[in-house]
Amino acid sequence: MRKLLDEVRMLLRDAGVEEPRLEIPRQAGFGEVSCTSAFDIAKTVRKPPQSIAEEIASGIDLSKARLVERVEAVRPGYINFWVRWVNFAPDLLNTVIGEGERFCWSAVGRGKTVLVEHTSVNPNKALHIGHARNTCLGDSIARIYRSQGYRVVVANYIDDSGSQMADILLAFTRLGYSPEPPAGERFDEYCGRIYVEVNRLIESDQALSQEKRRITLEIEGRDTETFRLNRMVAERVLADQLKTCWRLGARYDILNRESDILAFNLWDEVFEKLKKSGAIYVAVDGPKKGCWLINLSQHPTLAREGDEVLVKSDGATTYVARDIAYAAWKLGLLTRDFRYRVWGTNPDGTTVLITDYAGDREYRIGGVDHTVNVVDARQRRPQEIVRYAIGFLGVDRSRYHHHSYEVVSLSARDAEKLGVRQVQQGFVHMSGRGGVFINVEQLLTHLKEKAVSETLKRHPDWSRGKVEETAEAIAVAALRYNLIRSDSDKMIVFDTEEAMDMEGDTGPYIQYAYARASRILEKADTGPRYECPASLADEEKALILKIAHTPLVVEDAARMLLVKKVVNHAHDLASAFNDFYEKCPVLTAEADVKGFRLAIVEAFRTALSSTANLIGIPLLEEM
RNA sequence: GGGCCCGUGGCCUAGAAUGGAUAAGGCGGCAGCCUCCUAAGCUGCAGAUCGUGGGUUCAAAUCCCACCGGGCCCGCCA
Repeated sequence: MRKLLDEVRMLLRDAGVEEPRLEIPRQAGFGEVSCTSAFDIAKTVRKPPQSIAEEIASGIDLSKARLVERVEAVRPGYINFWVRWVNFAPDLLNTVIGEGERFCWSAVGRGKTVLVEHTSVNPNKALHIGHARNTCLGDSIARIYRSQGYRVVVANYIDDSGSQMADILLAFTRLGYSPEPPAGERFDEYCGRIYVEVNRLIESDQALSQEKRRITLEIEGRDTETFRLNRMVAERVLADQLKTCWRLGARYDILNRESDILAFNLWDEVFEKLKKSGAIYVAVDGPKKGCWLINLSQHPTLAREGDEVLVKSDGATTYVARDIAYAAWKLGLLTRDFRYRVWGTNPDGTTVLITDYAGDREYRIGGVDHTVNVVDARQRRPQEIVRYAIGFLGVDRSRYHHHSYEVVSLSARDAEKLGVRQVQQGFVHMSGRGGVFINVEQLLTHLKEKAVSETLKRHPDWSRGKVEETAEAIAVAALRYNLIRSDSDKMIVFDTEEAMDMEGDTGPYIQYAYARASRILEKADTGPRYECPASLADEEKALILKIAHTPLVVEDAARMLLVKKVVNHAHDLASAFNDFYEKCPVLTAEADVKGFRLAIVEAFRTALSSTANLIGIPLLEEM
């Protein structure tokens, strides 16, 4: 496709257009590439765009063209180019199939490191679908960066020092809860349940509330029994959470604990630098007397909301302060570093490390070029403060990127099922503390059950193992697709019934197209041929073009960090393939047509699998 | 009160970062297509003043302004 665009540009330049503006027509019938430069030129030269377009078009010398067959000036002033399929199609199919899994890879990120932080769920509960949106988005971003040649470090921030941990500890130490969950309940789900129950108790019990505050303080002291118990609980919950994340297809390099940001004393160094920069000051009077605050008066939007406390009057750091220190560490501004120990192994065989004061491993990220924080939109303000603050440490703020996304809420129907009354609008916000959420594991199990029964309908002869394996992939595809297909800035109103859909604009639709293509290739008794038949069906052309656009879409998506673009393109590819499948029989076609169509099918599989890989949609040879 | 985000057929979503040619899918509804590579598919029909009003432009769903509706954020919490 790039070759085609280059050729069109070359033709236009030779015809006198300095900087041709090209676009790919949305609708068929306007050629394969279109130029809108006549509109630009019409602004300076006082002539109608149409006549300019006609002049340019007639000045184009097609004798030098290899991939372009025809040029035409059309209605308001477009210059449309039609492809010479005999040359274009074989070139393209050859390239795609030749590149194989490297199709859509790029080297733009070579030599650069980017740290992607995602998931970051408090280690006191199981993942709900809002967390899953974060994980699927973040994992896709990591995959996309990797495809562009970046070295990618995936981090998961473990906030193990908050008061939300105290609820669980309170249950174990004072309320008689067993540290072991009942048979059949996972530890993370068990803690999530305790979290809800304890919060209900605390609401009506002052003494318990006091007790909780005491435990919160005890967690901070590193040598206490409470501290050790807290670590144990957090690590056990984390182990379960990661199982869910792995199930979703995510992987991690490092698990960074908030308690270790304190232990390794990352803040002190940043504190000194901030003082020197003059960005922070100590309040000498007023309600915040004795606190260190960051001066936001020069910030374009935050200035009107007042300055932010970084160090409380008792000397303790706030959450934002620790986040600034952490960001400084990521960007290589500190001499101090974490130590790690081995936590476990990702499904892909790579090692996961966790911060540990007594750890024996080092993991030098060496100051990454770029850091991406996948954090929900409610944290825009604190994230912006962090970004603003690191600017005072001599860092280009663009290196710190908060990848914001809107929350997932529940449909009125789902909320009512969970016992929420008086649903006013069409949705209800989830709440871990309130027990209003949909658990990822349970949802996946539910999806898998449906996929099992659908698979059994189609393949009654399959072994149980094969059915299970297939159904698991379908369940994951359905969920991931659902959570990343739309814009990050839009709230998802989740509805279980809708999410169970496996037809239409869904993950399984993409898997199905892939499976169909795989079956054709499996049954073929001859190989692909690249010679283009004399005439091509519209469906063949449309599919070839979609395949051709793939690297351009991925490049765009990577540059703008828009995961949904890749998702939508995967759907477009699958849809174009299904049209082709319907109208263009492969195996029963004449020998030359058959060979060519086999090449199309093979190229389609390459294109679809590379896009699906970028968004973590597992594919199946059969389903 | 201030700031940020969203607003596209009954419902969900794409199309916005380069303004361009008949606004594209899905769900739901109706009507069809399996002696033919898996019907988790395909085709057709019905259904849209692209929140409203201005503005910029030869051209606006897309850019600018105002307003309306919805969400979020503004703690010595994390």
